[in-house]
Amino acid sequence: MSTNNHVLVEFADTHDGKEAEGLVDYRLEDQVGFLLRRAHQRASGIFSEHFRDSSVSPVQFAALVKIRDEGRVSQNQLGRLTHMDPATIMGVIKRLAARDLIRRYPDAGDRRRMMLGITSSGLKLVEEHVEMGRRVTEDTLAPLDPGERATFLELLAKLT
Amino acid sequence: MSTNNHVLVEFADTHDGKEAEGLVDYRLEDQVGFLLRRAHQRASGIFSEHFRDSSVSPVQFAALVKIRDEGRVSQNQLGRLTHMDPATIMGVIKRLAARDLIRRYPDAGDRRRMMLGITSSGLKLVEEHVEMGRRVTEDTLAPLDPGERATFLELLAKLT
DNA sequence: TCCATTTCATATGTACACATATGATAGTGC
DNA sequence: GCACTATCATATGTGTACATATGAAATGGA
Repeated sequence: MSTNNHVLVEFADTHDGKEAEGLVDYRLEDQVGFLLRRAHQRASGIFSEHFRDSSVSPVQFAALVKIRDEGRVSQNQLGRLTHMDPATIMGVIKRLAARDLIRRYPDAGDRRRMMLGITSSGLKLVEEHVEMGRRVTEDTLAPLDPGERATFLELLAKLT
Repeated sequence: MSTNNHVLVEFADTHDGKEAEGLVDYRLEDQVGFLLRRAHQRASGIFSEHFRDSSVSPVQFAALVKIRDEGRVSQNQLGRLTHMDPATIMGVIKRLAARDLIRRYPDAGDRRRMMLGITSSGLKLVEEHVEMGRRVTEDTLAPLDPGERATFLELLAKLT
């Protein structure tokens, strides 16, 4: 009867058979990946609102902060610190260097390496926006009360 | 003395002055956005490991599941359901249609609209992978114990 | 020392994510 | 019925994110 008559119907009947098979209940909204993607989208949106004047992206700011904290690092090192693969960090570095927020120079001891250093304007940008960075976190966590925020950050850190 | 001698030094001294200014303590690892990005990367990685055979991405699977659940939807509708903007859903739709997992057809009542329907092979893919989808969520949440998982999902849902 | 392995930067291609712009169409207020 | 506005799909450009491949250089072990 209704045994998947693919030839005659143009589209699969999306509801036929599901109940018969015991309706595999799979709600998109219950999947962590989906929720993480949404939450990350939201966090990125809040970030770019707050950083509109500086026009740096979340990962660009992350890279700048890490270079500031660590001093001079190689590209791959920075990639590991900020969790970006070599191909990704390449692009980030290139754009930051193009804006003269960082500079690249060859490593003395290892001729494969490109070392990175923050420029004074890069350092200025970081120092002027660190407070804003904290506010991004605050605003992103605003839907949670203080206790929930701590719990959430703790659990989230376990999932990285 | 060491008051930001930009002209003479090639790079800004990343540690000078920080303590003097009271060291604005901004740890990248404490920022929600950074943690969410990391967690999402990890979840995506787990997803693609589990879905290696089907070669669908997380958002492609999300789109397929939603079309299955909702029946026929327009592109923009689907975008809203899966939280993708029109430009993004365009590409996702195009790739799914190219693999004949969904089909597109003009809407009778609204000539601007493109309606979407899942094909029998798309439906087959969803039904054969729903269990795997659940396992992705399980494995992603594995570092948390059952109580923590429920708490985490509840809080995460508040941040979307 | 020599060779195999690893690491580093780089290049290319695919796929999200979003800003912005466009043209066609629909809906609305008047 | 008509202008105004909104919505729909589409196009383009920039920026992550990652797989894969490459060549140069460093490193490790026999």
